[in-house]
Amino acid sequence: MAVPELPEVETVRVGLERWVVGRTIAKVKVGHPRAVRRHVAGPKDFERVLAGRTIISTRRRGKYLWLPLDSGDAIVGHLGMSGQMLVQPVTAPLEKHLHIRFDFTDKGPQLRFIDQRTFGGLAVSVGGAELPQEIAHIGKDPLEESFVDKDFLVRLSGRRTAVKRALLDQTLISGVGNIYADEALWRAKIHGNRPSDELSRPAAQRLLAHVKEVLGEAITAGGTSFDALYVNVNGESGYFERGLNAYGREGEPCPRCGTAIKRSTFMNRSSFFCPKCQRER
DNA sequence: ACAAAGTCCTGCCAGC
DNA sequence: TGCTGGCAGGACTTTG
Repeated sequence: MAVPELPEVETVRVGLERWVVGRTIAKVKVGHPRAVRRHVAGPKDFERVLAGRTIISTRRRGKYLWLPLDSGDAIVGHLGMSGQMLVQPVTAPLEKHLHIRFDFTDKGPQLRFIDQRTFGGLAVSVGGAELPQEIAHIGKDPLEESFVDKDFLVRLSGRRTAVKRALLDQTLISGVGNIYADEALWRAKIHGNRPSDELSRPAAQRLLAHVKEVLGEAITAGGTSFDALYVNVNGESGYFERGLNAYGREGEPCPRCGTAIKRSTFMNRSSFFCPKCQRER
């Protein structure tokens, strides 16, 4: 599975909306303490405080999602690089990297948190049903109604850092990761190394529009692959096979101009770009 | 051994 | 002086 960014997390949220909202948690089992390391009171407290609680809805901001509870608290989670939320029959075999299991009072399918690389995790946010304070430092994501384009553009133009770094700064704009950052930059014909404060206003506006566009398309693609009722809540977006123009395509022709896509290491991760369409200066 | 790449943390610096 | 925010780099993690 690909690293989950906003579209994949949204797909997971939709799945959870379908499968766990309205259900009451009977029992929680934490198998790996690292999966609840953000829950400061510890694994046992995590298990105890959730027993008997009813999940009343699903929410998301950027790559974070949270499940408001009837208590006014919320289960807040991040999938990290490899986290999955699976809805599985009670009888299903235990997954290799299964770290948290939720049983419900209706004895229906379990909710399972699986995470190979353990960058993800869950926690209970006290009073966090509306907006967990644990994620209050995260900026709005560009698909939220309350996201204000102008605020983002003003803050972006005040940064001296590389524009790709700015896109990945979750306090500036949330939900964009390495893959969709590269895709949006390719679409906007902007090199990720360009200093944020040197982008013209029209260029910055174009970039933001492409960020929204690529995220929206990926959500649509994910939604279609998710229709079957039995499908697990696993964040497969279906977007990766078809839609990527730059990311992961080193040496392949740019779909726009035919020039070979280049790869460079930047911020300890790979960046893919067209050296002709996306000029550094 | 390297690459993958989320978030968080630390240390440094500038400005008020 | 102390607070804040920007900034860059490193830590953490597992698997093939």
